[in-house]
Amino acid sequence: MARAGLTTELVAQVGAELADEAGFDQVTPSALARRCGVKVASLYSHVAGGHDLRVRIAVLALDELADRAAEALAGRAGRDALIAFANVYRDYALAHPGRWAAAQMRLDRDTAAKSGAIRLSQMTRALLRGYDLPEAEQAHAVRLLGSVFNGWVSLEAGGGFSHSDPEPAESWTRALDGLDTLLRNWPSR
Amino acid sequence: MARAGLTTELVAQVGAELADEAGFDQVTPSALARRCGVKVASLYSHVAGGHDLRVRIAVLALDELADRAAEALAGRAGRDALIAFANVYRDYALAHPGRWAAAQMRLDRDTAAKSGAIRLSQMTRALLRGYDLPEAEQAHAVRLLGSVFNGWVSLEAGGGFSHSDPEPAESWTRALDGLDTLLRNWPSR
DNA sequence: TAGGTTGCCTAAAACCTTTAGGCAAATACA
DNA sequence: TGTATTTGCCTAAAGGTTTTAGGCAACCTA
Repeated sequence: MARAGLTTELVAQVGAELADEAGFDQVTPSALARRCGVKVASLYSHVAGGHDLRVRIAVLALDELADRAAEALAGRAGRDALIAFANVYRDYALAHPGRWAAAQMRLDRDTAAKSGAIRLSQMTRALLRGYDLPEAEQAHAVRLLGSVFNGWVSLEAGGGFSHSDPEPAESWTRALDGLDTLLRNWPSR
Repeated sequence: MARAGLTTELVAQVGAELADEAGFDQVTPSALARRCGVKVASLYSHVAGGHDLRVRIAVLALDELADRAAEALAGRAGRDALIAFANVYRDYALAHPGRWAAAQMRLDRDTAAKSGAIRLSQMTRALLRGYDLPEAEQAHAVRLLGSVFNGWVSLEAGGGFSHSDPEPAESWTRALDGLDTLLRNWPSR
C-alpha cells in the first residue's frame, strides 16, 4: 500500500496550514487526517493526540515568529528596531491567523522553555538596549511591549478593528510612535 | 418529573462558572448538562448548540466587564480614571479566567454591537477626555489602550508572567504610569 | 379543572477520539 | 542480494460528543 510519507514535523506543518485556512479550533485529528489523505488512526503514529498536535503547532508558530524577529532585528537599533520588531508580530499574525491563535495557547513550563517564546522575550530586552532605561525598569518595559504587540495583533487579527474608523495600519504606526516616545521619556520613579 | 428550572440566562451563567473553574474550552453541551443535572438534549431547549452557548458566555462576560468599568469610571478623571479602568480589566480577568477567555471570542458583527464591547470602547474614549489629545489622535490612543489592557491581561491570566522576575502587580503599576505619561506627551504629528 | 405551553426525557444517527492488532513497504545489515 | 527489523498505514472496535425528533408530565392560564 502506497505511503503518504508523513513525519511528526510534516504533520505539524500541515496542521499549521489547516489552522490558517480554517481556524485553529478546526485543527483536529480527524480534519487533519482528511487533509493528509490518511486514516485517522494513522496520525497517532506521529502525534500523541489532539492536544499534542495543537501544542506542536503552537511551538512551530513561536519558532517561526522568533526566527523572523531575529532577522528583523539584525543590524537595527532604537526606533528602527522597535518598528521592525513590532511589524514582525503584526505581519505574521495577519498572514497566519491560525498559527497566531496557536501561539496564544497556554503551554506548560518546559514546552514554553524550549519554544521561541523565550527567544522573543530576550529579543525584546535586547531591543530596549537602544533606549536609555534604568536596569530596574527594563523588565516592566519588556512586559508592556509584549502586551501591546500581543494585544494589538490579537485584536486586529480577530477583527476587533474591522468596522471602525481609521485604517488599522495608520493607527499602528501612530501607536508605535507613541511607544517610541514613551521609551524615551520613561517615568522612572 | 422534577424540573431543574433552567432558562437561557441561567444556562449561560452556569456555563460562565464552569468556564472559570475548568477552562473555557471545557465548556461543552455535555459538560454543562452534567453540571446542571440534566440530560444533554434538554439543554437544546435553551441554547441552539455548543457555539451559541459559548457566544452567550462571551456576551455575558463583556456585559459584566462593561458594568464594572462604568462603575469604576464614575466620578473619576485623568490618571485616576485610567488606573481604575485598567484595574477593572485586570481584576476581572484574574478573578474570572474562563469568562475572560470567552470575551476574547471573535463575535459576528451584530452580536458584538449588542454586547458590552461597544460600551467599553466608548468608555475608553471618554477616559481620554481627561487628557489633551487632538481629536484625530483619539482613535489611535483608544486602540493602543485597548491593546495594552487586552494584551497584558491575556498574558498574565494565561500564565505568561508566572515564572519571571518582578511581581506582575509591580510591573502593572509601572506600565500604567508609562501610559499616563505617554498620554500627556502624545506625539501628534 | 380543561387546555395549552414548555421543560425535560428517551431514542437514535452521525460524528470524533483513542487504543489494539496486523500487513506490507521501507530500511539496515549480513 | 536475501533476510530481519523497523515503521507507516491499515481495519476494527469501544466510548464519548453533538444534534435532531418525538413524547410525557409538570406548570401556567383561564
